[in-house]
Order: sequence, then structure tokens, then C-alpha cells
Amino acid sequence: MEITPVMRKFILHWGEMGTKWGINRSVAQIHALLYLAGEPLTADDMVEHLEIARSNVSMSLKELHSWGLIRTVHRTGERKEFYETQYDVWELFRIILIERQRREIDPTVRLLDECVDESAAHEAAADPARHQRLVAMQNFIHLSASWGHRTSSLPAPKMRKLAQLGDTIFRLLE
Amino acid sequence: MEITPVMRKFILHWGEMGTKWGINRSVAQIHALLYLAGEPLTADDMVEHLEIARSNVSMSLKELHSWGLIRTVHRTGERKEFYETQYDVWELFRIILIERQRREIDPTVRLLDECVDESAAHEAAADPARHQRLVAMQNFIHLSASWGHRTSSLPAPKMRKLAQLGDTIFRLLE
DNA sequence: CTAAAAATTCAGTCATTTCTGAAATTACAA
DNA sequence: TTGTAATTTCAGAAATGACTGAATTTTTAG
Repeated sequence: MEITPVMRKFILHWGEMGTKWGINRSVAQIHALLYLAGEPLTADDMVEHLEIARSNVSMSLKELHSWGLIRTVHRTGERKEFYETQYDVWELFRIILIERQRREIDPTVRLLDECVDESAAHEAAADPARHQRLVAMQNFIHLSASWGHRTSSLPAPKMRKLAQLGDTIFRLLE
Repeated sequence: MEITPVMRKFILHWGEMGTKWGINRSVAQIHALLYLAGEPLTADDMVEHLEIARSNVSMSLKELHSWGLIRTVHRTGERKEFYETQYDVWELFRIILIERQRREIDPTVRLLDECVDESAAHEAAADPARHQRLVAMQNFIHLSASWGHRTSSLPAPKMRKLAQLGDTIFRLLE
């Protein structure tokens, strides 16, 4: 497997994009590389193509594993481990949605519930309007979380279908 | 205006959340403070409540301005400037959506279009399957961008309505 | 078992981002 | 104008996050 100019371009952009969304550059680059490669790669392949340290690859693979974005593949007659990602973009989207939900949205839901409860108990009387703003934010986050959960529990083909329903959905608003 | 325990809790969490999504902690905290305050505040208020340097506040306000998330308010008889944010969560969501679209999604659409074009011209023949994966990613990003643009050009009340249409929409999938 | 290969861990280094304080600029009241 | 208050800028300090290389652990072929 060789890196073509287009692959390099995509991988570099994906890495930058990752950093803007709170994802480590190496992690994003490795994922992009695996997606484009289309076949399982070894850690040493990644070292060679991305020019990063072996230990960095190891840590990044661990991270990708914890996200459920890659799996380890064994090849008969090969001692090294190979790593592979999902090739279905909708499946990838689903996995990332689930994880961000679990790591960031759900804790925020909990925090806002706590804030609203504590506010109701001790602070709402002193400033009802502020309490209302907290509740408004709570509602927003709850609604977002609900969309996230429902969407991510859809199988990938249904998610695609939902996304392609754009026209129909926006027509409902008229 | 005094900072209550609930306000402090919310502001600190918002700051942490910001860092996980690529937004500077001080910027997120200031925004949270303004949202909860419910009234325009001066830069010195922020220095006092968030315990950060005046210059940091100044830079962060500039950043919030560039996102269109705050506006400057003048008070008669007051020499200082006051700053205020939107209090409508849907309006806030709309503004953030537009900006992230403009800064990150749209450039990614462009990059993927370029990648697919260059691939078609020079690389697709050598590896048609990889070209197809690029196209799949391009479609995904285009679809996301389309949703983003349509959603963010909806007025806030319609956005809320759309979000609350969850049940109806998911029933369309059955 | 043993030895070599592969993978992982982690302390320390490097790079980037964030934050500060001093200085410069701008705004405005007198 | 002039002087003072307010704001902004920016160079450098501090903090954080990313990455490396050496050492350790795990795996497996012989």
C-alpha cells in the first residue's frame, strides 16, 4: 500500500479537522489512513506513512479502540497485528455519535438536571428569570440528547434514510 | 450581580465542555456567565467573577464577537462598555451552527470535492474501491452540510418546532 | 523453556495554546 | 486640548497537550 497525493491531502485535512473538534491529530490521521487504505494495516505501516513514533501509534490505536472505531485483525502466517476500521461512513458516524453522547452530552444532561434541582431548591425564588434560563438550557440539552440516542440506535441504513429524508422533513414545517 | 453556587457549577462545566469541543475555556466561561447573568456585564465584572486577567477577557470578548455571540451595550451615564449575549438557546444554537458550518464544514466540503476530482483524474483507475470510499465520504459531508445550511437558515421558532417533531420524524422511518 | 519479535507503558521533552502584565491606543469628560 | 478612564495589543510566562525514546511487558515461534 502506497500513499498517493490525494490520500496525503485527505489525511492531513482530517488531522486538522480533528484538532478543531477536540480529537488528537495523530488519532484522526491514523483513522483517515485506515479508512482510505481499505485493508488492515500494521502499526509499522502507520509509523512509515504518517512519520510518527511507534509509541504514538500504539497510544492512538488504544484510543481508537476505546472509541470502538477499529478492530484488530490477525493474518495467518503473520506475527504482527493488523488494524482495520469500518468502511461504512454511516456506521462510523453512528459510533462517534454514541461515544460523544456517552462522554459529553449525557454528563451535561446530568449536570443540568442537578443545576435545575439545586436552583429550584435554593435560588429560583431570588431570581425566577435566571431559573427559567437554566430550565430552557436543560430542555435544549434534553432534546438534543433524545435525538442523539434515537439516531444512534438506528441501524446504519435507516440513519442514511433519515438523513436523505431532508426535503420531506423540511416540508413538514410549512 | 453575584455568582451563586449553581451559577459557578454551570459556568465551570461549560468551560470544560468547551475545551472538549475545541472552544477556549475562558471564552466558554464568559459566555456562560453572560447567559446566566441575564443582564449586560462589564469586562471588569468578568475579571472579578471568573478570576482571569483583564487582557484575557478582552481577547475572549473579541472572539465571542467574531462568532456573533455577544453584542456591546452602552448605558447612559456609564463610561464602560457592557456586553450581552442572546438569551434564546435556539438562537444561540443557530449562530454556533452557522459559524461552525462556515469555518469547518464548508472547507471540508471543498476539500473533499477537490480530492474526489483529483482522484477521478489520476488515481481512481488504479484503485476504484478507494475512489468509491472517497465518494462515500463526500456524499456524507455534502448531506451534513445541506442539513446544516437548511437548519441554520430556519428562524429560531421553526428550529425548535423541527426539533420537537422527533416522534413524527422517526415514525416516517417505519 | 528460551529468545526474538511485537506491543505497551511512561517519564521526560517538545510544541502549542492559553493566559498574563506592561505598554500602547482609544474614548471621552472637563 | 489635556488628563483620566477604558480597552486593546502583544511579548513572554505558564499551563496544557502531544510526542518521543528507552525500558518493560507480552506474545509466540522454535
